[in-house]
Amino acid sequence: MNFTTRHIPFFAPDKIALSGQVFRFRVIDDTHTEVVAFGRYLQIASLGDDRYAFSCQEDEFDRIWHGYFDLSRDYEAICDSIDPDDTYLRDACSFGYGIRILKQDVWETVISYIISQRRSIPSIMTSVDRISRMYGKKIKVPKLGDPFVKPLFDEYYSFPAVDEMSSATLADITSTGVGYRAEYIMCAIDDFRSGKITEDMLESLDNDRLYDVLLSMRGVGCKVANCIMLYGLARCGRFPIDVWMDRIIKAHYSGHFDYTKYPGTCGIMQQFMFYYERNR
DNA sequence: GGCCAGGCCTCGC
DNA sequence: GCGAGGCATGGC
Repeated sequence: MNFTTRHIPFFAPDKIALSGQVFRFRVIDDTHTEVVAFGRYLQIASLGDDRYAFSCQEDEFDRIWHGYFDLSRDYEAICDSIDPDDTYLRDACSFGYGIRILKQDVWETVISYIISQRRSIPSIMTSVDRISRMYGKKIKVPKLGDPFVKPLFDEYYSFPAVDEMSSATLADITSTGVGYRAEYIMCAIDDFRSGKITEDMLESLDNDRLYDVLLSMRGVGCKVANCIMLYGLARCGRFPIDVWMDRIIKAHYSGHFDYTKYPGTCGIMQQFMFYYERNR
């Protein structure tokens, strides 16, 4: 069996799985997590002392997963940059020690966050899995011996590419339990299939223009657009405000959090706050 | 069985 | 420009 080991400071896969930014990343047990992304299954085993084993070969790790886990970014330095007087954010950061912002597939992020509006995280995960099962390809799970464990499920499916979803009907999409958002998903498929919007275009646009393009999509408002930018396009200077963040800002910042203090990293701060409020 | 969910769209002002 | 109401389904 081939696997890859790395020493990675500031890396807590279990917290990432529970951070609400990703819907196909699950905790298996105290020292194992698994994720499906980019048409692959990856299991992570924690070996202690910041050492981790990944169920993939070295070149795949460097090519796919290094960027996905945002391993080139210095999160310690980001935590150190927090205003010393902001005790809530400092506490949130130490509580969320090891959470990184994943750079997820753009299309998957678009659809996932369109689904996410006004739904609980478990139910978002269910719909994303149903869509994958319906339109994605079956994934070959690598043979897993020590230090890995048995995967949670028997079968895994990739999240479908735009092409794979292009034959979808409104009734199909509705059958995945997404409710009234099915119409938004159909529009998104059309936007991408027609070439009106492409992943390359989104990657190349500056923040302001990217935001406008995303807002032009049906079913995408300011919160979802910011989530797509943060989690799908690594625009870590975006600051999505949902009902949880709204609560936090009211309770701890008297209704106003000045995220411009952290240009380029406030999205990461947001993730710490969100995770802290939901999990402490 | 009832309540709420990582909001957005439409309408009325 | 802004606030209120309505919204399909799933999970607890």
